[in-house]
Amino acid sequence: MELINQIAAIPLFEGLPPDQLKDLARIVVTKVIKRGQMIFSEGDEGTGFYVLISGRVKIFKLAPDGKEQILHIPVPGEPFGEVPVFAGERFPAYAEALEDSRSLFFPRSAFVSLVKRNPALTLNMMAVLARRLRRFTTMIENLSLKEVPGRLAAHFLYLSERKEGAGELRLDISKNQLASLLGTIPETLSRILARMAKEGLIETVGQRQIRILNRAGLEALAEGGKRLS
Amino acid sequence: MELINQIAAIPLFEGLPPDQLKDLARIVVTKVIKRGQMIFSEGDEGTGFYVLISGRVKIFKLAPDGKEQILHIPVPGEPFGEVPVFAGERFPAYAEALEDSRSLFFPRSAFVSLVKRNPALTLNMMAVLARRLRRFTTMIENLSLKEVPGRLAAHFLYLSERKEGAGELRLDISKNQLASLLGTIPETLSRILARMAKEGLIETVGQRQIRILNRAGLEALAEGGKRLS
DNA sequence: ACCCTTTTTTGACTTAAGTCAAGGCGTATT
DNA sequence: AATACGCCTTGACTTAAGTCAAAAAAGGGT
Repeated sequence: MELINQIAAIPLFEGLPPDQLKDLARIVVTKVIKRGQMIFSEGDEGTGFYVLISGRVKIFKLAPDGKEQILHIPVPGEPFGEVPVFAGERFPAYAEALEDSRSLFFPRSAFVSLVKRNPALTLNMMAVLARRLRRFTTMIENLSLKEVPGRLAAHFLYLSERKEGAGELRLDISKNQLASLLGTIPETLSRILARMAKEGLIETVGQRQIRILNRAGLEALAEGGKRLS
Repeated sequence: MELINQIAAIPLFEGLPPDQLKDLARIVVTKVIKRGQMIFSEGDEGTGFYVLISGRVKIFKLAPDGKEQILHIPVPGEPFGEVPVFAGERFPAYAEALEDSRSLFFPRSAFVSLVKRNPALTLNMMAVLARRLRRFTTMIENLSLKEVPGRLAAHFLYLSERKEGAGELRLDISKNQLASLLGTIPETLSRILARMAKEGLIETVGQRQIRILNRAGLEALAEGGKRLS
């Protein structure tokens, strides 16, 4: 069955025996979400967690004045909304689809009982949580100790590490969203991109592509060793 | 034995059968740390994790210019340095004692094999990680979406929730450290405390005690609904 | 191809908070 | 008791980045 293959392809469930995959398939719910649709809100009861299958979603905090801070943009195959499964209480943030998306929803209790029976699954889930913690420490560091140019440079370097595409990288979110991910606003982001280009650090190719021209320069910016003039 | 009692008193190990507590006692190492001493550095190989027994430590990021951002100040009984145990790689931050402290060190491999055999321990550890994630999302929100007065107000409210001490609360770190926890600098913190006092929101009692005079006012500040004039 | 919407850019201005520097306070130590 | 050290506060100044406003550019749907 198609569903089982989808589940088996999720890194979190790597190495699960076929019968437990079948158990999962029995409890899972496929959710189709349209661009702009809210998946859950901060404060909602967390009755389970999600795994993104396709599309793109953002996990974010919302200030009363409407400003957003994006916490996380899961890649396909990655879980999200898992905090309440283990810590109880409510979702700590909002989740909304940036594009038409599909995800699998795993109800809490069925999943927890599976965890109890399966050490490998347990360790995988702890690895997910621990990696997310590591990302968040970096995010806190960036927000507190780097200025916007440094954060942007660090983000480009981060993207280029995962793509390995020879200094050519695709932003797969709009600049509005990127600003919100970096803890700034579109106007500021726009100005800093222009400055980076003027200094020959990067080159923008169309609206969603960046070419890194001076990697060492970006690294110096990200480390705080240099600044844009 | 004294050590076993100490281990049994750690919330993370709640409900472990006596023989597994004995296993833990066999692998654990007690570490005594003097005020100012570094426990581990960012980038160090993480060969295990710690549980704070007494004293006080800070987990923090360090910028090249020497500025610090504190990520976390564990309370006694709480684990720290656990990310590399589950996510591999290195410690994502520094740990240093703020006061003379004692902690227990649990080597990674022995602990992991124990986890594999014990679902309750597993779920406890996942709860620890998930709660920390929740704290970090709040920290990111505060850094990005609140100004310093709002962060400080939120911090006071957070402390007063855990102490229940009728609006009287003790800062158990210096104002220098508090500034570093809130993502600002001592000068700014000092000015904002003065403004809060002038507006009758709080009253400072000695150097490390704060009395909340207007809780609703603090809440409005923390939510961003009001600002200091 | 055109209209309408959303995204992005640019300009002028404001402001929160950082820097630098000096002085006062407090408490711990000999 | 005096000294010394770290901690905290205050003042004057600078600056990074936010706000507000408007125009330009890009995309999507009919």
